[in-house]
Amino acid sequence: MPELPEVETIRRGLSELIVGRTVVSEVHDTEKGFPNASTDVAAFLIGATVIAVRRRAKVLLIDLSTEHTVVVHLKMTGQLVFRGEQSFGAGHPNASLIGKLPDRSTRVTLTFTDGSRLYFNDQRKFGWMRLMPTIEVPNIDFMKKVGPEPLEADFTPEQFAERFKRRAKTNIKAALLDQTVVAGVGNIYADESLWEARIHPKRLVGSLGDNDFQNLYTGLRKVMNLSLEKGGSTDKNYLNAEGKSGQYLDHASVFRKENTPCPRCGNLVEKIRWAGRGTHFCPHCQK
DNA sequence: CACTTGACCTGTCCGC
DNA sequence: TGCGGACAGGTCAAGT
Repeated sequence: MPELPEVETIRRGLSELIVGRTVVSEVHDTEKGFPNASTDVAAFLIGATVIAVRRRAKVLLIDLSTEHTVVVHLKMTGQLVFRGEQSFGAGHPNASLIGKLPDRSTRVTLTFTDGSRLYFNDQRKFGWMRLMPTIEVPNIDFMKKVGPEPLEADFTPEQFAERFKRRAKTNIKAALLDQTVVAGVGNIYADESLWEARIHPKRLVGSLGDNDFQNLYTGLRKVMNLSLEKGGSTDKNYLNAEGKSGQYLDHASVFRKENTPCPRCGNLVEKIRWAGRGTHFCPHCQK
């Protein structure tokens, strides 16, 4: 579900809410909570204090005082929601998105010393949590293969263009979604950044010039930064650490905007199936 | 190795 | 209203 801006929004929220808190108990669904579950899970969780919450690509890393880290991938529908004393009443705008917790899709519940809780919810069960020694996190296959962070200050347009070279024969949409090229791009920001750069999603990577990569680099950073400002994109399931939705989609140019006028040229936005995903673009001004 | 396709799950929406 | 099929923001394994 969440892409880089959504996961980063959750990370920022969790940093405020759970760093310094100590776990007193945990409940997990063995199959889809901690798939590697054993007595070790409780051994390194109970009594552990949260030291930091980090992010790499779309993966969240919750570092514990036991020198272990909870590694979380939310995939399509995962949520990490913190609840203190108060929860949403029936009249709250988000009450329909998520009400009382835990619910039927709760996979893991961590309870802290003051009774506050962190819930890992996941309707489609694609997401996962793992507990492992902090020092081993960089050795996860995904961590070794994943590309650079697109919002890092020292990431240049030249490096961005260079990363795409080995995917010259595929189309630009598929290449953008490839996490080994650049980290954190998913379907929403792939479509939005291609619109910003005026590049058609079917264009072959090898046919793009320096100028195209420069525009795509700029466009990707623009849409991701705007989304961070708006608290991410809530399509169906996404919620931040406080259980609130994000507003980026109110500002989207093409994503979920099929059959509405392109904000740039006025022609109708199209939706097709491409690179295995719903793909939104303006057939008039994206070439 | 590069590239594409299907599988993993549940819920919802759309057409008949 | 009921039912089948397509589709949903991500990644991986297995196929060509």
